[in-house]
Amino acid sequence: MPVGTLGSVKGISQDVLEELGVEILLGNTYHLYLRPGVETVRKMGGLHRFMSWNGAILTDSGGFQVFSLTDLRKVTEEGVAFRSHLDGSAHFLSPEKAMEIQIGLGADIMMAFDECTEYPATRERARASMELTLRWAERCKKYFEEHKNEVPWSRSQVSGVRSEENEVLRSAQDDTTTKGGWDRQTQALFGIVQGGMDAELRRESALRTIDIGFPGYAIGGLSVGEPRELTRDIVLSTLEHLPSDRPRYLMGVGTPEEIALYAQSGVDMMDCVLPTRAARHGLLFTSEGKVSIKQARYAQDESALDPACDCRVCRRYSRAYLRHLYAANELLAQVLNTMHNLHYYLATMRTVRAWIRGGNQM
RNA sequence: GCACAGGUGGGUGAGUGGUUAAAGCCAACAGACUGUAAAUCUGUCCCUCUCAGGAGGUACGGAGGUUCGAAUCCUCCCCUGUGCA
Repeated sequence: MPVGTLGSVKGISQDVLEELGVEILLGNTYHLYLRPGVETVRKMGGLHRFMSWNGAILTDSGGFQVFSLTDLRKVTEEGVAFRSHLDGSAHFLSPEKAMEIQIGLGADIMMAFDECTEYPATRERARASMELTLRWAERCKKYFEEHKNEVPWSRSQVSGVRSEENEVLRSAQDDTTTKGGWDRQTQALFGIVQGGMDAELRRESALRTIDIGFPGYAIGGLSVGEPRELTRDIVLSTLEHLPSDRPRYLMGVGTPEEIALYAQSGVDMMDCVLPTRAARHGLLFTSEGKVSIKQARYAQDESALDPACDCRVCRRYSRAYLRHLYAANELLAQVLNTMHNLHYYLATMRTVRAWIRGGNQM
């Protein structure tokens, strides 16, 4: 899932995303709540219509901002008091509020409001944080159950571009009978597993989140500065405790190598700002490894960015030109770089899917 | 020709006797980036030596001078801009 925090994947338009084969985007509760505000989005017919996106949308709950805006917030049992990073104004996000906003935005998948535990954290701190996330998860589900018919759009208005490749989402969508199943006319609420870097806490968090019952489960609290091997260990051990017949969503990961590994390991969904942010910063992912296009060595390099890539950028432009665009601070650099990186990520996922469909598994 | 103003490191531009190898910005070069406060951030950026801490050498138009000490003060010269002839 490319990340489109503010209702836009930076540097790239919706029609190009569709052309790239993007089926689902991530948006953000906190940011869209601050600007343009839920009421505006609701009045515009929900986030899909507002941003003219025919695919699916998952909204993050604002839980990550609890982690990243550390200087601007205060966490209590009730919720999180924020100061807006835009104008310093005071706001309060609670599980109920996060649900209300996400219902208003009308995303296909909404995330429970969690606390993304910082790293490093003591076991006690990780447990307390996990317990808070569990209590919040119950509140989220309760609020959602009571208000889930308030979504501002009906699914039939959205002409899906979902392809048959999106089997996991589809199966979840059709699953309306089991515990935590979602009505296809409404939205799905996913729970989030926390537990820091402790395998035992992760297990407990997973089991208790499953007890609450959701149509999909996310592994949160990773990619927060810990060593990558630790991320891998925690992901793999947590995965074992999550039902394989529900989407398993690993939040905030990762590099092309990582997403391939995790997908092969059983992760069904991932989101990451890396492809888009790195693109804007001149870091491009290719079949030959990372290419920092700003480097002087590419100044007169006529070759394609990635000879093995069939994206519009690689078919048409030279490394020399891409470097020049970057050095000259041309907007087109960001557009083209983003296009390539997203294409590369999506191509990576297509390869993994084919591999899995071929009967492989880890 | 006269009168003002000014000549600083790749560029721009601070600095008007010591704490200045010389601010800041730009350029250049390298690095970082993983549920987006990110078209962002960090480092290097006169030369030589050192693994590092650091050591040495050059340097503020030129040449002299004053001073313990000068990019900073004085003299002459060169150059640039503006105004007046």
